[in-house]
Amino acid sequence: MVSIRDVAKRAGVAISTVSKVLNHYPNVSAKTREKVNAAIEELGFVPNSIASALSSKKTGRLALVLDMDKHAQSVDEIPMQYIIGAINKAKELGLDIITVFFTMIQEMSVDEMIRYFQSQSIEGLIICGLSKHDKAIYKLVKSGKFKSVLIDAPGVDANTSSVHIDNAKAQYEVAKKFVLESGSRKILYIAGKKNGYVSEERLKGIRQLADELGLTVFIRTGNFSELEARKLTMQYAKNKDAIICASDLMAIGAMKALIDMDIYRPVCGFDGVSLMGYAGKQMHTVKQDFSSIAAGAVEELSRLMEGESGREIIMPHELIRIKYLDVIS
Amino acid sequence: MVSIRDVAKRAGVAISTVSKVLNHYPNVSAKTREKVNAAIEELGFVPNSIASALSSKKTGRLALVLDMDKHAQSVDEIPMQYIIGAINKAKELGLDIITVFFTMIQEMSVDEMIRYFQSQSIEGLIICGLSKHDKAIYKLVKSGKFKSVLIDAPGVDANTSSVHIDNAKAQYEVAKKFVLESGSRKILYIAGKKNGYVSEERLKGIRQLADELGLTVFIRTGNFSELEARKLTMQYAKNKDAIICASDLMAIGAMKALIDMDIYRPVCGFDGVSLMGYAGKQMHTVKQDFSSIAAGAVEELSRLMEGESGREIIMPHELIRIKYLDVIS
DNA sequence: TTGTATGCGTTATCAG
DNA sequence: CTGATAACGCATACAA
Repeated sequence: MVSIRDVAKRAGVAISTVSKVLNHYPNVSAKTREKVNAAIEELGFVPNSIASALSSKKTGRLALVLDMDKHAQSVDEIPMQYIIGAINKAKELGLDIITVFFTMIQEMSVDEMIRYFQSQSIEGLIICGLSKHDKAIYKLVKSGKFKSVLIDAPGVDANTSSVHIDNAKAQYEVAKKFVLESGSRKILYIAGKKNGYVSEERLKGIRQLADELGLTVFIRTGNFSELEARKLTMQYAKNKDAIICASDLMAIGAMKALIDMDIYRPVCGFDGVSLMGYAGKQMHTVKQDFSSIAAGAVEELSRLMEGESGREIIMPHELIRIKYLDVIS
Repeated sequence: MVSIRDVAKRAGVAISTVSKVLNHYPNVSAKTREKVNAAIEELGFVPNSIASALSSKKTGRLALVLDMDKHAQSVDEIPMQYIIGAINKAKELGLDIITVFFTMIQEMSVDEMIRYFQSQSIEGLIICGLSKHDKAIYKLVKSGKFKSVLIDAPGVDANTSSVHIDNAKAQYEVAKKFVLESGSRKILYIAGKKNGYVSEERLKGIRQLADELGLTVFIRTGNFSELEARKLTMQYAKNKDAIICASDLMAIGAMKALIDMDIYRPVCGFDGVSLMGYAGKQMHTVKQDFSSIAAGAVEELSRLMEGESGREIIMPHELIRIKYLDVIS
């Protein structure tokens, strides 16, 4: 393997000079810079990131920590978009991403988690879908051992940022449009998880709308489960005008249930996943750009790693309707 | 950061001794081993994988290279399962995985790819869905610069293995069951890609069956695109008894088209993705365990990295039918 | 069985 | 602006 040393010899300069041009230091004359670059080219030199990391103590390695909800196996689209967005942005910024699933660290104590990430030489964490119940992971974040960005969870501090859409507003908006369009008054609202951050925000949105329009809203918790939403629909939909769900997956469960019950009620979802195109009816929903959200999280993390302090970032959302032919073309 | 040096001092032994117990060398007395482990415990020492990698020249880093087919955006399930299987197995074996998408390297020359992976200190590649057209990537593999495992592509040599199901046999089996059960004689077969390895294997299977049962099989290429399958179905399905597709996604496209055409024909798929549950009708298909396949690929790669030579590994498959209620529960 | 010493390929400090 | 040289934390050949 050709090293910086060989390049130095070839270019007739010192090792440290090569290092300087490699890292774009300003104090190198144009002439030596050229010589060095020529030598690099001729020798096909590739810098060794491992050695660089050891010496500089900057690994540039991030962990993308994903909660693969067992209830949502059909919507791999969301974690996949997170992965795509994060990886592409990381490449752009010269960072590395390793993907980690909650299941891999769930059984660990906080110390074990810290050790695990330290042994991986990880500098920063992007955590998707953290809930209040994941106490160990929260402690990990709060330990301050790593810079962190939380997607869809609160918790800003000196080295923690939070990235998410305005869930309350989005739920309010989509529900309002949906309700006015369908003229519904008695709503079945299937919420996400009890104590879940996004779930509670969305609940706020729906409550605000109910107050404003004087709607009757009957609330049940669906745990983001399609099956649960199906059951709740079968149980409660009959004497309601419409169903609003805190996720697309639950909306699909509700819609399929209605079809099986052979009654019609309009259904409203949340997330904008393409699976909605397969549900049989076109539905209103909120579109989140998960890929951009993850990209934003990576950028924010790199900001934190440069010493800036944590903050909250609100990403945009969009109101859409999804139909089959849009999804497949 | 506490280092091996601190541990050595604390335990009253030499650095090399600590290194030996860390790497489970046999020639360390039980007593010193204990002393060292105690010191490690007390100090909360975490080995620095970067330093270890630099010194040993073994990084234990693998790249999982995925082809995210634009035609198949609804089936993130397949790449996701690859990712999950690979990451979990890698963790088990103490290896790291970074995920790379074809789009990130597609524009590169072979040299650039080599440099890219070298700069990432990557020792081995797992490549999913390589086709004959990806010439640069094939050359990369053939360069022998990295140990590689190809999923769903041929190309075994000294440092390349291949992992896949028996596509010809699987297509033959599922089609046979499907045809006999439905009593079909005139089949529309929607194939995958021209020159695609798995596509051609599956084609072999269907041809063998056609010969054996004396079926009339009308073959068209669908490029694994749901939309394309939809079009082909609308164009050719009317005077056929049944439709067999080289992928579930195309099967769904065909089924939805039939529904819109308001005619019924049985449809057979391939892959066993849960999206099949949303297609409206229960279909026959081949179930591949993508997660196990990826896990097998990681294991095989670690074998290659230990100096063993490449080979072909055939993974099992299963014939199943998928219905909605199975998918959501 | 244990310890010593050298090197892995960089970065960074400091002197020139 | 350039060059020596000491870290970085660990592995390993070799000596004891």
